[in-house]
Amino acid sequence: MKYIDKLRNSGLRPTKQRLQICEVLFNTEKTFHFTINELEQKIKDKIDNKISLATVYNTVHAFEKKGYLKQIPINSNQTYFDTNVTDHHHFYDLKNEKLIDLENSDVGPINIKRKINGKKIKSVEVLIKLED
Amino acid sequence: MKYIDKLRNSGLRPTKQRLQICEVLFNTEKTFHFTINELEQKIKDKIDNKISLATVYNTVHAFEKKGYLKQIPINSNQTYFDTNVTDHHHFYDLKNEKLIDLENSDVGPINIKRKINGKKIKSVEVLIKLED
DNA sequence: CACTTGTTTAGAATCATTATAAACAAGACT
DNA sequence: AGTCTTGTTTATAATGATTCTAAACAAGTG
Repeated sequence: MKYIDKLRNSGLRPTKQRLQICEVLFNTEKTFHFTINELEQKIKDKIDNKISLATVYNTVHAFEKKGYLKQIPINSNQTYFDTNVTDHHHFYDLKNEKLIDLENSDVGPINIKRKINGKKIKSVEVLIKLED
Repeated sequence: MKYIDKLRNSGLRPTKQRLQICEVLFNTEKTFHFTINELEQKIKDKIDNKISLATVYNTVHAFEKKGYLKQIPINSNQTYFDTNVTDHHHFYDLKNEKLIDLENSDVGPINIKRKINGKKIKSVEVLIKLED
């Protein structure tokens, strides 16, 4: 099926646990943000067997490495991930501590004029803080 | 003197520890980034008495609240702070886990096209991740 | 000096994350 | 099928940054 190939194509064995986590993460219309703990809760709600916390961490990191997830650079005590791996930006509502996705078209092109020797730009992300 | 007033004006008692931390943080020409552990090391190098780690945490958080420091939103196991509290952008070298300040002129104007009802933009900051 | 309140301190507690190492499962091969 | 190798899962322990605690201490006020 779709996730089996996805995993195999990136050198990850399609185990039962990984496929179930794929269902939770990717079998939705909308992308979303989550912490590991939120994901664990979602998994518990959706499936009846248990997936060890270590496996959730392993899988999320494996998926991040393969580009199926990405970390959101926010200062929080927990790490935030995003199932939207396209280049996109965020509003961060300081009052509610909530992240809001921006469409790429919501921000004009960003022109980086400075270069660092021997380094390539991997990503450009804008964080727009909002107040009342 | 200068720091005594600064502290008093924001409702913080000018204690010996806070004044010493002020010296380390603000008595320099250039602004800089640091983690709590790096700051602790710097304090150890500069002064002979010991400042408890808890005090360093307390002070940094108090200063952040008062706007003398700000947190830099990057994902790292340690929290990064910046003595440059003006709006500005960063390179983040993923390999060395080092932050590099950008001048405002290094990044072209950023056009935010979307609005959120009842919210104002407080800051717009770009994080550019670098790889080899 | 006495009093109040804010601050410092060492150490303990917390909590997210990572490491360990044994049990287990997938894929390949015969 | 069975065997082998390698990758994965798991519970648990370890790590490490940060926060909490509560007692000692210092600043400011009168």
